[in-house]
Amino acid sequence: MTELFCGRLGRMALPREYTNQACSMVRALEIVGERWTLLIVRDAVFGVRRFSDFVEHLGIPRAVLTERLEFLIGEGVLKRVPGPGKRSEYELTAKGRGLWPVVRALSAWGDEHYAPDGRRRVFVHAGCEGEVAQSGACLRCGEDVTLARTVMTPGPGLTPPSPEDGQVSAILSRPRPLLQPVH
Amino acid sequence: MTELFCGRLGRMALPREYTNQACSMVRALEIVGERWTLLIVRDAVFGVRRFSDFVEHLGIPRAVLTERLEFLIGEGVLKRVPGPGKRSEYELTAKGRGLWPVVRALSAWGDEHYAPDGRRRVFVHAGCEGEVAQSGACLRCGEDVTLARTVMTPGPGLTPPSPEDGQVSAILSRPRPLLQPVH
DNA sequence: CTCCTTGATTCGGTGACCGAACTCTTCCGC
DNA sequence: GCGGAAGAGTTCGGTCACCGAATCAAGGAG
Repeated sequence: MTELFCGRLGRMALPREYTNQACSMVRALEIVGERWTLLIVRDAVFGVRRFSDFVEHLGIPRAVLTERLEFLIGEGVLKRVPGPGKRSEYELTAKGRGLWPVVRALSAWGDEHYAPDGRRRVFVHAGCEGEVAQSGACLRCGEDVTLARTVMTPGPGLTPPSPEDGQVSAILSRPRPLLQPVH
Repeated sequence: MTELFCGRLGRMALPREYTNQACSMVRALEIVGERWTLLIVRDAVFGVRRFSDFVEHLGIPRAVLTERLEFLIGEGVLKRVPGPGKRSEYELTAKGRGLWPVVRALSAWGDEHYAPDGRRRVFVHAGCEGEVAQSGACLRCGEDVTLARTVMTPGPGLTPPSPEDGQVSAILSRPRPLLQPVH
């Protein structure tokens, strides 16, 4: 719950109805602008795939999580894949992975203005070891780093999670490649 | 109202309370994650500065706009500046301008997945005339384009606003430098 | 002085969100 | 096979933010 207990976000509902035209940001916000949605996407990028892991890590009400997952699957952002047993797991589609720049930009802005002890997470180009800038380019080799080649590492401003924050928080406080399932 | 009538977004509330720690994206969403907030920032980037222009262009309830503006001023994202007469105008601070990558990333994602007739807006490097990529770099000269040197131009997918959409929509459907006041 | 515009504030109604309890299925150890 | 535990949701009452229309106050124009 660590990451989540941080803050209660608020509300945001669905559009359902809209008239003829739209600027593209409105369309994007209709999909990912609701409360929790971008946090779900972020967790999915970090490798969270199971219902209970989202609940544990985000502290999101289960009913809301159910609705968000269904909606994101319907919009083609997530894909339901069979897990162990008859369980479902949730995986980002290519469209969903396309939201990575949004997540990165928001995190960078938050780090810049709300991390007094320094950045909480630093993203690194796998292999090259260069740092990934907000623009998505590697500061060392200049290459545009794909999501799969990005490694998340804790920064100086990341408070170590306490045990009661749950197992997912603990796993995500250690360096790990993005998209790699936590389980 | 054009841009807005597009869709009803939904709800999103404030955090007010939060415990000790937070990942940076949660902190960022506590500021700009509520309904309307990012649209207000986007409009401010496009040069909207007056209360009534936000209302006209976004279709946001006035009470909600009042609350959002106060909140954003309190957070240092917007700054109240005296306008003509005793009117107030609202202007982005440096911190607020730092949200431009977020707005650009969201718009780009929306354009990519929800603009069947092509992108709705294209951003161009002033002077150089090169197109600004999602990463913020100019595709022609490679330079990282600042907000003030970016010109917004309508793309092929932008539906021309009808007269009843209001004056602000009309102004914003023509090429113009970002941050330049619409009035 | 009066009307109009601008910048809000007020208010009733609605609906999404919260969280705790509950259900149902599957997995695991013996 | 049986009991318990864990996973994946579902249900439900209460609260609170949002919606939209009406209203208010102050400055400017005529």
